[in-house]
Amino acid sequence: MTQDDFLASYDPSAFPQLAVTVDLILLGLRNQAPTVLVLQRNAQPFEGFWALPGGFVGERETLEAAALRVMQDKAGIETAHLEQLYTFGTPDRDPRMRIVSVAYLALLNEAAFTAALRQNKALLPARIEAPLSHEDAVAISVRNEDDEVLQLAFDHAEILATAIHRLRGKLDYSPVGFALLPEQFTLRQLQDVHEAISGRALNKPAFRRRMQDKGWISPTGTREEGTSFRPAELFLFNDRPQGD
Amino acid sequence: MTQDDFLASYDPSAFPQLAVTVDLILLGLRNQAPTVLVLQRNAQPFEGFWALPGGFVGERETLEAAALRVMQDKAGIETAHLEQLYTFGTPDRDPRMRIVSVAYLALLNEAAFTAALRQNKALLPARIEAPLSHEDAVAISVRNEDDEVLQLAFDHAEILATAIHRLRGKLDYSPVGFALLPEQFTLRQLQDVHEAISGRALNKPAFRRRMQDKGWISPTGTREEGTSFRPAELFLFNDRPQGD
DNA sequence: TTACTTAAACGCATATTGCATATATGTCAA
DNA sequence: TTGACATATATGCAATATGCGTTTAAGTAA
Repeated sequence: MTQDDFLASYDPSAFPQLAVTVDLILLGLRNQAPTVLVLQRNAQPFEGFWALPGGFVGERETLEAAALRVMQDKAGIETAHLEQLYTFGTPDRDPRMRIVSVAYLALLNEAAFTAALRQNKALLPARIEAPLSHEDAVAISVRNEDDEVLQLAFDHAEILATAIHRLRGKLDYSPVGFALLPEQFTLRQLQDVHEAISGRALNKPAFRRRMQDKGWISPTGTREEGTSFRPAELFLFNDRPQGD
Repeated sequence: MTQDDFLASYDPSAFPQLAVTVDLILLGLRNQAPTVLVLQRNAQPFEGFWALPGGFVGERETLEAAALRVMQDKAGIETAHLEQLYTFGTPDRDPRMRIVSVAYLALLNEAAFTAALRQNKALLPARIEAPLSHEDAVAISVRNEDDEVLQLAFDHAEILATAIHRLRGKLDYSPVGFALLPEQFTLRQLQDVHEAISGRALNKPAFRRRMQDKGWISPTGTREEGTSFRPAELFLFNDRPQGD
């Protein structure tokens, strides 16, 4: 904006009621199902409801640094694929005060996912039920291990729906799928990830060819272990694919 | 976030130095080149530099409403394709105070574009030079009609680069291209838009087939007028394609 | 050694894309 | 009225990508 506008509308006393936070979608896979880590609220508003972990953005902190800090403090996760998702700013999304929240999507591999559960017992893994149809599908729901629906606080259902939508959209033209896998993985594991996120079955030979043709993966020459049948070859993610 | 965290970190006196704004990328086409509308700053900081129009988010205003308001006030544009782009929050992006800015991408058709120029004489159309290579290309530059490079204020070059990157990514799987065209258009015009945004030439019959097969367009049965050669058929954008 | 299970390779029909060429349809000037 | 011209639109075909069933390979376990 121009300086004029700034001076015209700059009034420190107009700001105190507005805060900026980050909310985190900590996403991993559990039994081949997309799963988000949530916390139960123990006070009003939305007491008893489940919420995405979040926190205020520090005075001298970048948005991404705030997201990283929250991820480390609340889940003990040091590194993960972290990307800004969308910013939610409806005036009444939090009844206490005006809060603008920048949502970040964190993709956890199995190690990070279990580490988070071990470090913070309050975190609950919630299976995400995302119907194929509705494009912006707020028809999303999350369930605990007993298959009971969990009520999400604030606009967190909308945030989660946005996350799944984004992830589905990026799946076949960007290598986000690898963020949910360990460093070495089999093609079957990679396909499971894609099927879990997209919510539909994929053709095996075709999937395999696509991944190879995109140049995203390299064979390691080693095989998985501990199977009672023919073990599959392990692959590595190629760090230098086409961007994004 | 949880109520605990809220109470623990809630301190009104900690907020006054933070504000939330929206910045607008008003994007249209001029001589088949992607063009952004910018304003010249007449005060420090970045005096003489060029900036994207923006404004503070009102106390009881959604982010999108703020973007719409700025679009109407600063450019006299009532309707345009408006979508949230990304949120920029580096602490020092504005030297005066901490400002978190939610960038919105507004796609203008020719009517809206010229209306904006007529309504606000301070708005300058700046041609965008976006190299193909660099993915996140901050190697972007904008030039005035005399082909002189315009220095952009704040982090607005980065914002603009993000906008072009997003637009290129969405071009072939989402119908954003139509937002830059009048209601009725020829296939040649549509192809020009795609070529201008993507920055590369496209094959004509293949492009034509793709658009038809995607079900995005319908023939009107009428033809363009005023050409000195065979006029092309006019098409309409189908409002109910596959979403986003 | 053989049954069993899954991995990986193969073959082929179909759909998509790139590209060159041919045909159609308007304007305009002689 | 006619033919040159410029562009739109249609067609044909090779190359590539995709979907999918079938076959072969490679391990475990009885």
